[in-house]
Amino acid sequence: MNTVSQIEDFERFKKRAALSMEEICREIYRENRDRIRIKKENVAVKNLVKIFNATLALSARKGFQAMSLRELCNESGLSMGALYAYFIGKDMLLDIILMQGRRIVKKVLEEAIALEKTSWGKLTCALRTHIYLSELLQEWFFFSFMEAKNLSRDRQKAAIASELFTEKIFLDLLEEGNKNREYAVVNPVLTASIIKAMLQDWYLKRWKYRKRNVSVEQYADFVIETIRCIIAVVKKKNRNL
Amino acid sequence: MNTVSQIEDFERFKKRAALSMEEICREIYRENRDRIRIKKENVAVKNLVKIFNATLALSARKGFQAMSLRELCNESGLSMGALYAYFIGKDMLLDIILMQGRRIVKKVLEEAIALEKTSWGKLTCALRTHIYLSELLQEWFFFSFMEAKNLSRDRQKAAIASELFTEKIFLDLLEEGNKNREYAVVNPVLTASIIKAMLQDWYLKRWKYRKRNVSVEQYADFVIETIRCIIAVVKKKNRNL
DNA sequence: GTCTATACATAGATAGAC
DNA sequence: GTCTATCTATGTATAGAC
Repeated sequence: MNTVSQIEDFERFKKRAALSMEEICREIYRENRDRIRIKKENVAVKNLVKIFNATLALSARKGFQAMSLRELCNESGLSMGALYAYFIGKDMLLDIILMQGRRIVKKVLEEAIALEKTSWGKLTCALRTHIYLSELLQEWFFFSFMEAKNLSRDRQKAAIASELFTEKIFLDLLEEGNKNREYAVVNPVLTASIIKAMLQDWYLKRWKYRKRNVSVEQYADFVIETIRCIIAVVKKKNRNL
Repeated sequence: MNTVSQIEDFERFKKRAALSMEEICREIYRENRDRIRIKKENVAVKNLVKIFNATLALSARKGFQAMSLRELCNESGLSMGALYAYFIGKDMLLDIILMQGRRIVKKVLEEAIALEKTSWGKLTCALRTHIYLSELLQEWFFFSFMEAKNLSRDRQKAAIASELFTEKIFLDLLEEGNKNREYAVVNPVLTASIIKAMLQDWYLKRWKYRKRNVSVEQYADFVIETIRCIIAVVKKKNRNL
């Protein structure tokens, strides 16, 4: 199992990913041109950056629902009237943030895995990429998790689909590796579940790891090593799980 | 490592714990007698059950902040005026729910561990007890996690202290077992963190496990087996984590 | 103890001046 | 494109009848 190709530090990942807030907002603008009243792209992008940063910051503190649009005005520096030129309602703002995030996760993960040959290589790559990405977009990941339950039925379905999508990536890799005999996972479904749990802990408890000076590389290393233990060792133990 | 004493199924735990909503509300009433206007204990307890059930249900769907007191009236069957005889404001309602939950977790965990002799026994017991308890009080655990960020500074500190308290229990048990040479955990701090992450997954994603027919006993077994792999095996591998 | 009716503040959203 | 002023709905909270 050669994993050397995977070991990339966070800074390199950051440069390679090129996911600045401006890039993201430009993409959002182009995707939603019909619903946004502003016509000059550069003006729109500049203000969208302000709006999304302010929204993520306020929501992290008190939740999206509890954030009033007046607070959003103060934090973003725009007026009420201006805000409504960028979205037709609070719902649309929520919607855009969630959708764009999902698009990014899907794209980045799939591209990363495609470069790998072995199942173990793909698995470690997926783990590390997910953790680095959630570090880069920590506020969005946190937001996305916390607001998922407050959605309308349609959007809730989309959120659940997204949760299951990433989990499925890990499940598939576990089963693929089982077939290859690269490793032997006794219970791939539950293993994929706790993999997700470990990945989520990084962005849900960011404050904790910051306080303890745990770097993102350390956390990724630890998770990968933990998974290695589980998928390499369980096969020798009882099989009735 | 004899773990036989720990293997208790959920139904037995449930009976032993005797944590009916009524019991909990009675305790809440007694703790807050000075702040609750109702003087007849039985009347108060009966309505507190309605209020808390309604609050947990509505909050699970849309969040505590987004839940209006009018909705709470409908769901609980009480009127606005009546509600305000039980708490002096929405904040107090939030406060009571969080505090009472913490008290229960602390008490149940500590009592369970006290019965065990070995570190591994205590550890598996703590894991199983936590998972069973979070199954029994799933709505409260979910609520508590989701609302933690929406609190005033003081309450936020209390929430963080509570999060770290349970984590500390696991950390202490890991280090105790290291000293005893019952096992060897390379990185107890990070190990305790991901233990918490796995425990939280059970009540944060209850819908997922329900859909897949994973029982609470199965999940507890899986988590314990996973931890066994990590703490028994890591010691043979690289130590630079 | 519980209800209905109501006060008062703040929310989201829009109109129209600039 | 952006601002200020304002509309209407809804929120929390209270008063007073029963």
